[in-house]
Amino acid sequence: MASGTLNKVMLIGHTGDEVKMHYFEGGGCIGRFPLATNEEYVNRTTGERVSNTEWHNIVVRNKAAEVCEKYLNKGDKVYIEGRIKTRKWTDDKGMDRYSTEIQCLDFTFLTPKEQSQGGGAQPQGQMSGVSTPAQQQPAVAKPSQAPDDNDDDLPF
Amino acid sequence: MASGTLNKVMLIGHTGDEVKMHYFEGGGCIGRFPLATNEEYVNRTTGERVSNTEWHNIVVRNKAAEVCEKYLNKGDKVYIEGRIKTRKWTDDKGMDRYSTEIQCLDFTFLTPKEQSQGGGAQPQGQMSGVSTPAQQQPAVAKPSQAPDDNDDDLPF
Amino acid sequence: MASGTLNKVMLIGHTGDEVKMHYFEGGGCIGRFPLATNEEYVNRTTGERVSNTEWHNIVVRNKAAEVCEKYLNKGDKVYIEGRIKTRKWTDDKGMDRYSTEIQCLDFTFLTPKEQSQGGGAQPQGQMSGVSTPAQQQPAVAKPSQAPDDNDDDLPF
Amino acid sequence: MASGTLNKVMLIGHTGDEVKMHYFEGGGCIGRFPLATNEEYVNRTTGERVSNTEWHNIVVRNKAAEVCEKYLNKGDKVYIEGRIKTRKWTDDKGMDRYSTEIQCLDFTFLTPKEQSQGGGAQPQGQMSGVSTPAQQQPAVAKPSQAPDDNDDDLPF
DNA sequence: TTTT
DNA sequence: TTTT
Repeated sequence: MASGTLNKVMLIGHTGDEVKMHYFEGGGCIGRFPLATNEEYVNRTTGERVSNTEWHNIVVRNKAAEVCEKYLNKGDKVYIEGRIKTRKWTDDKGMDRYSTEIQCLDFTFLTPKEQSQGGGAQPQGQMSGVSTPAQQQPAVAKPSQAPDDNDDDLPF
Repeated sequence: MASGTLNKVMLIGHTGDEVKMHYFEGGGCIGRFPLATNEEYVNRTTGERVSNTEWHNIVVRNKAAEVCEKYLNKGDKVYIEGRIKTRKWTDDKGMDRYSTEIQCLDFTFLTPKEQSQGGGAQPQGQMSGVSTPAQQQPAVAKPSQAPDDNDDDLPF
Repeated sequence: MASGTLNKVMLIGHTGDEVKMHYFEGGGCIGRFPLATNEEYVNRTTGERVSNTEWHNIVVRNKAAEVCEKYLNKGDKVYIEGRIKTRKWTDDKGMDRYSTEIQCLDFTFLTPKEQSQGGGAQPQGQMSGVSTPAQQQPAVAKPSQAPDDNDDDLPF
Repeated sequence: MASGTLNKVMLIGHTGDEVKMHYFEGGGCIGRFPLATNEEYVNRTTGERVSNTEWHNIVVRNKAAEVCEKYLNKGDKVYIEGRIKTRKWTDDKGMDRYSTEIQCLDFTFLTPKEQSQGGGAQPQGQMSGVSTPAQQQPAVAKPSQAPDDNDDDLPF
């Protein structure tokens, strides 16, 4: 009866602000930031060029949130994969209100770090060495999904 | 400067109601219907099974809307591809309100038509023949994206 | 320098055979099965209906492989998410050969279990109870990605 | 009976060569180019960093092919959406051979044009004006899917 | 090789 | 064959 469903979002856009962190008592945390996607098209009747910006509320958790806070700067281009979640809340008049956000489950930075307009948080001009932040910058999140060793030498 | 962005949603879920149509003066139309996706997981601390339903507002246009209205029945499983769009409106108190919907650009019916719980609109037990609705049921929308003839015999 | 890339495949199709398992000495395993996707279109010049089947070689690992072997039957419809991998091998004439497969990282069964044409492996008519295989049948793989408890009550 | 299937590929990678065009007698054309995606992970047993490159054969048609040829330069980053197609051919020994390619149905350039290492074909330092190639550079292909006018003012 |  |  309850065979599967899918709730997947894939975005490429530019961040509109820094990642805002919230820390929980239990040790967890979430980060939030806005992401802009753009569409451009020509109005068929008037012939004029129209440009639309869509803003998405991105929510990312725990370790991934910390990576985003550390390396994502305002204006950076990023690929976000996640799911849609609409949360219901009550405003100060007691009215039901809804807010839709994208729960980020995977991401990839698309702005080369030397171009990222990082402030203090951004690693820039750091010393060399295996473990410098520059080399630690994750191109792809969710490393736990990385293949294991016997990836390439399967005899089948 | 304005290199590309992406705004893509892919859903597999069950429709929660019939498709509601709206017709415009110019000849266009849109259809709307709710789509449910489910997630189930075990709460790590309490160990209890949690089941969550997410409702998505699907909007589909013109020809595709008419196909959905004709063949999609309440409860059917369907694959929806589209983009996220949040529309702003003003409520009767003059407050800004936001409503997020999925603009459907492609879809695929996943419920075999003999299982679809169609009412009058659903083709069921109809006579045979090349052009019966049952055989017309489109498995995939957006036929304009179908490959053209020289698809398979490329000498390269 | 090494900013991110993406290699993602999403398929909905029917399995063409049972899952074939291979077990490794270290305790790991992989399962393999063919998956068919279809496209239909009308040849614009001749007007005839063309139907094409594409076969994909699905490879799934470890725990997920065992779940597929247990619950996926020939002919079942399934959603597969993964990445493309082309493996190079040498045939008995010493020629380089290439074989492309889909490494499955997530999946969702789309055939309701009561319709699955399972043989001995398929749970059918089993006794009731919280832990019967029927209820254990996973609608969605990769449970580790499930949200944790504080999912819905974020005060932000 | 023939309810739907899905065959979708989404890639972000770097082009490994220029777009090679082939023109047909009927007026159509296709372009081909290799696209590299990378995965990096740490081998759990040895602890060493492993870097893998996957090469994809991209095939794009007609108008979209011409746009790619004109604006895509070797090394550019691009988002590609399409479907998997494995073509069968016979080698000079009469053996069956298979070649898998990605039929591109949509794309988005991710390298800002001022950074693209274009040769003669790349518009660089051109004069201003509404119709200069720089402004014509399409960030997103498949403009036919663009929304029409009554996109934002739906009274529903 | 094969699914619907 | 090749990209970063």
